[in-house]
Amino acid sequence: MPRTSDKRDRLVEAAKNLIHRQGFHRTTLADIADESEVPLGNVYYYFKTKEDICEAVLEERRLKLQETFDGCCKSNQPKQNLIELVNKIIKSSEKIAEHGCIIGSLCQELDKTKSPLRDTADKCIQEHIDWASKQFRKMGYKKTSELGFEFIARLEGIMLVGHALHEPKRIKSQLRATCKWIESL
Amino acid sequence: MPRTSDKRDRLVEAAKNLIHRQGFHRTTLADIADESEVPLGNVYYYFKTKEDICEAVLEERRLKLQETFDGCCKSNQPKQNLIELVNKIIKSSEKIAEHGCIIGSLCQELDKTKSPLRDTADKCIQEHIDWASKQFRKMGYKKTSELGFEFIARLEGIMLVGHALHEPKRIKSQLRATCKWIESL
DNA sequence: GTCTATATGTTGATAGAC
DNA sequence: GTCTATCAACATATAGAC
Repeated sequence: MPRTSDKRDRLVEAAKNLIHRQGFHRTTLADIADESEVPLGNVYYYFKTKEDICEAVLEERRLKLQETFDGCCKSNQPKQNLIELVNKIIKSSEKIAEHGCIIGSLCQELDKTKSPLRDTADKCIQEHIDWASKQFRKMGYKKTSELGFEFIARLEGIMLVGHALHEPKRIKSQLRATCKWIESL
Repeated sequence: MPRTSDKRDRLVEAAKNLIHRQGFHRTTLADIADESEVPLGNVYYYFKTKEDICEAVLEERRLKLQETFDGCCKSNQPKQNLIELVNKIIKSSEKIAEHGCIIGSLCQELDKTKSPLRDTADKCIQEHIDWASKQFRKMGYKKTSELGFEFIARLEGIMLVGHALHEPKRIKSQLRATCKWIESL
């Protein structure tokens, strides 16, 4: 059961996309095997259970998220960092309108589970808030965790409702309004 | 296949609760039959498919939502109406922290589906926005649909993140902040 | 109208040949 | 290490006795 390998990578990549499009429960191992072009029986050589695949997906999501945060921290201007993050989301508006927030939609699905996956997913949200709170702290604010929560909740809400209404344009305009809110702080 | 009956009511009531707690896909007909104390084979006398049960659940949710809106429209003070709605949500903070938003979490699950149920669920969100937009219009605002979207997105975001973090207190404080925002308009 | 028994299909997971 | 064949469990749905 190797940690890295071409097939393993392909399996995780396929699972990542399928879970985003269909959700975790609606995605079958057959789907993942099919999309990654790995024979179904072979999947179990790389992952003992379906949940293990989801955990690998979440792990990648967390890493990618961390990279995104780092990419939005180059300047020492916290306000600019927050705006840069929102701008990155704006660029994905179409995909979000179609499939929802990569993290948020998975969280909501896993939250209805007793699986330990739930905690891993929720950790992504918490790290997201922590990063935002840190920016607010740099801006000299108190009650930074409240502000961090407000910021992330605002983003998640826009993505959820924008997804439900299938309106990428509305997602964009609302995210731009969020930028203005940040600027006004 | 009667429209009303004691057993049918019990089935819908059970499905309503189970779907909120477990999600639609994780809830089996056996679960619903068990909780409503209706024999499994008998379920099909009342509903032809599992999706039909979900549709009945959504129908009830919409009716209940409409009642809530009407209950928040007694006064002719739109600002007060919006605040009253938020206060009603505040009262459910514990349940929301545990299982998420009744409408939002179901929407996000069904949105990943090609089922016609998706549209029914999304209609709930749209009606929610429409009601809010109407209040903003009464307040003399232009761009009311943008404001209505912002209001609902804010509520949904708070519920989603509050659910992920299992923090009823944070849900309450954020909803109170939302009230202050409304008051400041 | 009500319910038991069961068909039918799908899914996660395994055994074992190569 | 890889893959085919298949199992066991579970889910939706139906047939048919009462």
